[in-house]
Amino acid sequence: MRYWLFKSEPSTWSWEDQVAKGDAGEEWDGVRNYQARNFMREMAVGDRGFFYHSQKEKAVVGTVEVIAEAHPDSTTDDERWECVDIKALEPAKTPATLEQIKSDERLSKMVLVNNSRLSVQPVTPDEWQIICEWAGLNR
DNA sequence: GCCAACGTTGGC
DNA sequence: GCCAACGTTGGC
Repeated sequence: MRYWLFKSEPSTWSWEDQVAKGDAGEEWDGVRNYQARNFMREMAVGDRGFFYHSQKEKAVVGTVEVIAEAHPDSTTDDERWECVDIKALEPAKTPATLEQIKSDERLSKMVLVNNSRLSVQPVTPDEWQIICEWAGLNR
């Protein structure tokens, strides 16, 4: 199983919106970036991801699970763009903030720290564990 | 609200 | 194929 991070502006699509979809989940659509798309193509059903709120909150607010592999993005006719489906898994008891992540040497290589604009990113098992502990998540 | 970083586009 | 111009994103 691999780990990922999904970033969203809460004003567009928030953790609460994701939770409201329940186990049926929802397409992670609207990605128009090749790097992000390529990461989604690598995902398998059962992979886990952090759900990150950008802009005002800047924190990991919960975990999600990949429930469908990459398929055409239904919001466009452009065949280049694909997306996976994800469902909300568990809310963070204490959201792990960007400030906290940046202050920890062990997380200095995270994509979130070094390429903040990439909306879909890989996360290493070590990074996953550290942030889960902070946020009170059960992995 | 500003600006740096990054990706994309289009003219040559 | 290069590069300047432009648009978008996201942290501050």
